[in-house]
Amino acid sequence: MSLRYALLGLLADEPASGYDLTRKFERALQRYAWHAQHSQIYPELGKLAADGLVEVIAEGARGRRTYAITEQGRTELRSWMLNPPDVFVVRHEFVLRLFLLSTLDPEDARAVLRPVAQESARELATLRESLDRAEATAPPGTELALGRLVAEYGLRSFQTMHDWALWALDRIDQVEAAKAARPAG
Amino acid sequence: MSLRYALLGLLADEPASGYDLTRKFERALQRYAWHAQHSQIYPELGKLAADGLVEVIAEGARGRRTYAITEQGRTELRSWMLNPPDVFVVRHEFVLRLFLLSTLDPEDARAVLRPVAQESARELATLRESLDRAEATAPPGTELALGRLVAEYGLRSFQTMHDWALWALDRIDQVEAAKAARPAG
DNA sequence: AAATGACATGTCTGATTCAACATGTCAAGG
DNA sequence: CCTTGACATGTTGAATCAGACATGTCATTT
Repeated sequence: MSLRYALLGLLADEPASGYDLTRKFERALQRYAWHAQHSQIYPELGKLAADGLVEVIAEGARGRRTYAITEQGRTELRSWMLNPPDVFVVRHEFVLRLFLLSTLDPEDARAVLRPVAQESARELATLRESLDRAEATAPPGTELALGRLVAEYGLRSFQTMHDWALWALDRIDQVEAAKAARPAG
Repeated sequence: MSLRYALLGLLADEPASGYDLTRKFERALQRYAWHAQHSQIYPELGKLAADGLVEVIAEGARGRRTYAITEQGRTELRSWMLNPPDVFVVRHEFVLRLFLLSTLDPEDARAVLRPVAQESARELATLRESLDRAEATAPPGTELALGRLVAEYGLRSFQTMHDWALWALDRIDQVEAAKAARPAG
């Protein structure tokens, strides 16, 4: 069901084609919130249209079809946003690997953690840059879009991950050092 | 594929039955890393056994079958841990809802964020408590298990979420106040 | 002796999802 | 004119997954 709401959410912002939506998934949702391929997006758009939640508002070059959300679609989306399910579906390969870290020896654990520290730093820098750029563009005093809130969440999450990875690496070193100093244990 | 490694990872720690594994999923993995039901776990255990990555080491009361990881299973798990895929699959209904926050008006956004702030605080308290309990049990100077690292990651993640939700609520208030003070805008 | 509830393992149907296959358009460069 | 690459939309078959159904055990309480 979530894919359907992800699409409605993206279309609530502005009309878009299947291709546009696929790119939006790749740029924004894919890495943080919801993964989907175009082979899933096109059929779902069809179902959404059949259910009257979106409609085709233009057909352009190369068979391009632009979809817009309908009033009914907006109502449906809002109702989903305000009435969350009890239990959220979470599937996060990255975090799963963190959980399974305890199956490795210290050397292997370090080998897993080092790239985590590096990549989170890189991701963080990218996010920060695009946020700064957006803030520089908006005139001061301008009402901030709610989208800014999510960007901040992403920023903080990656900062947390980065700090944690460094802390974890340090921790492993400490434990090893303590063990070396007390070989009897 | 991830379910298979999640199961191998849990079995790497200690042998367990399908029922045990289902409960472990519910307690630990389900909310943070990987969601799976028993109707998926039982068949996957069968496949794992057929592939020689786990084996039945005991059959107990009520048809209970205890599985243990094999050497081959450990090798397979380690190789997956050390050779991560390029792109991680992420499906996170909760974060998806955050992304779609921008489709709501400020009043609705607040209604979504308030429970987030509350629940993250509750989750945080629970985690902190169980961590403190674990630390009190372990004699001082004891080598800390790598599992401690993940607990810390969970703790930090919920702290980040909580802080962010409060920040976001505050931000929305500020923007509204600014708008009220400047009704012409 | 019966009822209840936690324990325990499975199957089945339909929905979701993935990877691969398939087709074609249009613009720019050689 | 031909090639390349970005644009654009789909289908198909296999695998994965969810929710409901199904079955039975064992310990405790009534």
